[in-house]
Amino acid sequence: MEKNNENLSILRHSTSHIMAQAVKNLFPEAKLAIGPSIENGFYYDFDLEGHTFVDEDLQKIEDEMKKIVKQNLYFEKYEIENVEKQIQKFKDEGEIYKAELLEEHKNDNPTLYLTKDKDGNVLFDDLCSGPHVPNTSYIKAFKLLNTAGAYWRGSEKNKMLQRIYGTCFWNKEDLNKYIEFLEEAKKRDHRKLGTKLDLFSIRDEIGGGLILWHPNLACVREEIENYWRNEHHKRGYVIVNTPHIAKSKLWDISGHSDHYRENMYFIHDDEDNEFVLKPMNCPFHIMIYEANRYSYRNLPLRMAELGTVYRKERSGALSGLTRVRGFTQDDAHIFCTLEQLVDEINEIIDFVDYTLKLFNMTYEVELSTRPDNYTGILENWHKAEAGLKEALDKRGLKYEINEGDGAFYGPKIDFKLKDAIGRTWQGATIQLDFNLPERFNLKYVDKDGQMKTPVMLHRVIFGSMERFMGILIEHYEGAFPLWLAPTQIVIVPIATRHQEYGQKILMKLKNEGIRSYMDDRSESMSYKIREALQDKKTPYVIVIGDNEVETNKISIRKRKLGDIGTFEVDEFINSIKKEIKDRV
RNA sequence: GCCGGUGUAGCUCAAUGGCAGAGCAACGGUUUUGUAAACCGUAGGUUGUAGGUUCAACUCCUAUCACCGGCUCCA
Repeated sequence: MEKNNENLSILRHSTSHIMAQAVKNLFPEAKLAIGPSIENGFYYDFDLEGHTFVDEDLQKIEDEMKKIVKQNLYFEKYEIENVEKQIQKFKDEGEIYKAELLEEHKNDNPTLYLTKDKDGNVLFDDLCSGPHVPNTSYIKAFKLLNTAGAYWRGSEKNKMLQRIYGTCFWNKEDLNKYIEFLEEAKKRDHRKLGTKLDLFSIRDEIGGGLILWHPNLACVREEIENYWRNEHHKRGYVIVNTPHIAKSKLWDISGHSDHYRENMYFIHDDEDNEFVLKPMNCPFHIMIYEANRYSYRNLPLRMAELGTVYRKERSGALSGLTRVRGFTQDDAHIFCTLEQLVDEINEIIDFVDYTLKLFNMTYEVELSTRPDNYTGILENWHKAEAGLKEALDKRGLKYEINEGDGAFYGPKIDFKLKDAIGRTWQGATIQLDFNLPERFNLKYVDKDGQMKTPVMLHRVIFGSMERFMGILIEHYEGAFPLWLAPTQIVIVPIATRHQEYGQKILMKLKNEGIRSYMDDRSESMSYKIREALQDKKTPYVIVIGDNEVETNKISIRKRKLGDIGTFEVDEFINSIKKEIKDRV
């Protein structure tokens, strides 16, 4: 078998079998569930009463696996001839999960994979469609990583099993590289950098998932919001503001009271009125639409808002900035005719692509289509899905289709971003909505004088400011490019006598709106440079001493590049201004 | 919400039933520096919270909250 990337998942799957065998050797009462390969490794789920796997167990299991591998066993496919007999055998052995799986796949020509020694003795068998590596000599570089709880068949109604995650590579070198990558990724974690760079905090006294934006991160956000506003104006949007709460009646009309109730926060006043802290901005934008009469000439109407919403997420779901309870969506709703749909979708895709490229971010696209419980007219769904596909194809974007994974109110395109350790998060999304315009009875006057219902698009570019910022921090490892950097330049005077000149430079920078300060503490120059560049990740440091004061120049040190020489003050400021303007 | 882990100074971490400690940061002083950590000193704590066991609890037990890794959820 060739040791390439395609076969790597086969290797990992085989390794999960060896792990299961090892677990059965050490814990014979463990029941096997499933054990597939996954993106960066594999896992196997076990049902084991009376014992919880701990880290020491992982070491023991790993050692047992090594013993098994050394026996030089081979994998052999076995066609199940008598399925009923095999199901009974699983049941007799207590392997109820395997019995359940086989029951389901009884008509799919089910197979077992046997792990045999050279004398042909079967040491382990597992219900499995394969394929596998020929023998255990391929399994050389593996490591068990961690344990976790996981529901049988992924349903929280079922029993929670114990999952062991591991990974395997063709050789030790690749394995070590991967482990190193995991270590490095931990350093990029936005939660660690959030503390280190004084970006944000979350307090018990306030509550989980509620973010305090410290000045540094608020500064980054301000720059991004400025970009966002400008770009919206350029692209023909109107920007609005709406309240944070609304009477529950609004959410009854929108249907959120039914569909989204468990995620909503309710507020009651003294006069027995019930309000809801908004989990969405859409109904408010619809209300603004309703304030006027629109004709086909006015459409599309593109309405945007940086709208802060609150959603009651389950406690276990929260995570740093990427999954929170209060967040600001860079939300927009586009009201248009069915004919305008493809152009509008195209324009949004362009907006997303343009914006993410600005940050050098890569993304994956997913198209989710009509679910079983859809609302609206089937013909419109077909048109809409075709429209979304057309728009994606037109741009030549690669995308995956998730059949039936759309919202009940319309199909959608999602843009997925990856964090430091490769977890994907939903960023931008474009969602069609056939439902809300109907529920709120929205109308426009068409060419023929008839009242018609517009189509509505929900879309976000960043997703939420919080999540995007979390991913952005990891993307840049906290070293923001100049235009975003909270502090752009630190001036380091070598001795006290250079502070006067430093002050002059500082005033010039400040006049140009460059975020900067002079470090006039009684510390060594090296210390200040180290702190500015390494600890605070400042893009530029200006060093001034006798030479600079004498020649009326400044010495520049650039993050990562080091000392880049001396410059005329104006020359440097101009190049900095250009760099900021170009957002590089 | 579920399974498991963790919670000690602003930050990173020690202290396994017997006097809560270190480094960094902060503050005071000395030093006036030529490109990624100068030196001396000072202060900083209800060990997440609430109970319990014990002569004695950061340490053991119970509850609870938060965070971390997953699962589920994210119309």
